[in-house]
Formats: sequence, C-alpha cells, structure tokens
Amino acid sequence: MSGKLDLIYRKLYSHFGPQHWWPADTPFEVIVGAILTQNTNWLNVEKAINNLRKHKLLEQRKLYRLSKKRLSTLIKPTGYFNIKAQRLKAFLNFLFKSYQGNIQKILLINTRDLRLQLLSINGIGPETADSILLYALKKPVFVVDAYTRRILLRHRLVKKNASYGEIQNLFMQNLKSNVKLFNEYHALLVRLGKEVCLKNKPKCDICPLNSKVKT
DNA sequence: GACCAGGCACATC
DNA sequence: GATGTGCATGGT
Repeated sequence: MSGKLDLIYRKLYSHFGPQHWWPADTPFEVIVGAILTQNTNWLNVEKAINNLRKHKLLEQRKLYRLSKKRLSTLIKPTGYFNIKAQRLKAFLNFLFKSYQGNIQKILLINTRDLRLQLLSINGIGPETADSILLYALKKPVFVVDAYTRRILLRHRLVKKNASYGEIQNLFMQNLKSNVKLFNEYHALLVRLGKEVCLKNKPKCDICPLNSKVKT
C-alpha cells in the first residue's frame, strides 16, 4: 500500500502542481477558515473572511470580544451562521481560558494531547481538528475529508464503511511523517475531487490517477 | 428548482 | 456502532 499511496501522490503532483495551501495570512485565519468551511463551498468562506477582514476583526482578541449575534451576521455567507458563530466562540473560549489567547502557547503541547483538547471543543470534529493541527500549527497530521473518502472508495483503496481513523492511519502509516507532504497531498485530493472525480462518474476517464506518471 | 459544498452534534435504534 | 436529521447560504 505504501508504494501505491506514493504513486498516487506523484501522479497528482505532476498533474496539478503545488496547491499553495492554506490560503490565509495567519494561523488564526486558518483556524477561522477551518471552522467556517465545514460542509461549505470555499468561495462562501472567503466572503465571510473578507467581511471580518474589512471590519478589522480577523484577530483572536477582537473576535473574542465581539457579540455572537454580530459575528453570525458577518459570517452569514457561509451558511449555518448561527451554529458556526457558536463554534467560533467555543474555540475562542478555549483559546483564552486555557492559553490566554496566545496561539504560541498551544504549540507547546504535544500533538496527541492537543488533538484531544481540540476534539473536546463543541463544534470541532476530527477533520476540523486535523486541519487546525496541520495547516495552522504545522503538525504532521493527515486530514481526511469527504473528497479523500470518495476518491479512495472510487479507486477501491478502502472499504465503504471505513472510519475516519482507519483512513487517516492508512496515510500516516504508509507515508513519511512530513508536514509539507501531508499539506500538499490533502490539497491535491481536494483539487482532484473538485475537478475530476465527481464530474466523471463512474468511469473517470480523465482521472490522472488512471494515467502513467509524467517523467 | 434541484443539487452540492474542504462537518458536526444530537437523537434514536 | 450505524443511521437519520437539523443547521442555511450561494454557485452551477
């Protein structure tokens, strides 16, 4: 399997090139985006983030002080705005109550414990926690999302009812543990899912995974 | 107008 | 542990 996952990565990278993830200026902006993008098109997330930026609110202390009501209005374009405002507030409460609002301080915690702490926050599930760990905090954790699952299923690399953890282990046990690799690999799977895997069912004729690696 | 998007919590069986 | 449902906007 390890060779297979390496091969897939090489095919994707040679086909699409680097994806430059995560599109954000600061770790805090990554975290906000990770919560806002739950089951939501990224274009809608950008509108919400730009609303926050425009009002100079894209900073943890400012959002911590902002009312939930006002926050939900600003993030309206993402959909689920009430629940997402609550989830952002839940994360901010965690950040300020446990780490005085200082993201550098949470970097001192070992990755396994930090992941458990993130998962204990209401509104942060496995994908959001892992996105925060990998893309905001640069920890070598593989992110599994709906595209990843769909693509692996399509190519018969996992069984239909595989859990999040099983899929994550598949990558983490068969690839070298490397932030840059995990970053690019997940981004490439999302790119593939958006552009190819959904639009060409069931044969996926133009799927780059069905072609030879370019040399 | 239907369908989908870089999930999650909660209820129920 | 598996399955179903609510949350909601904007693009195709």
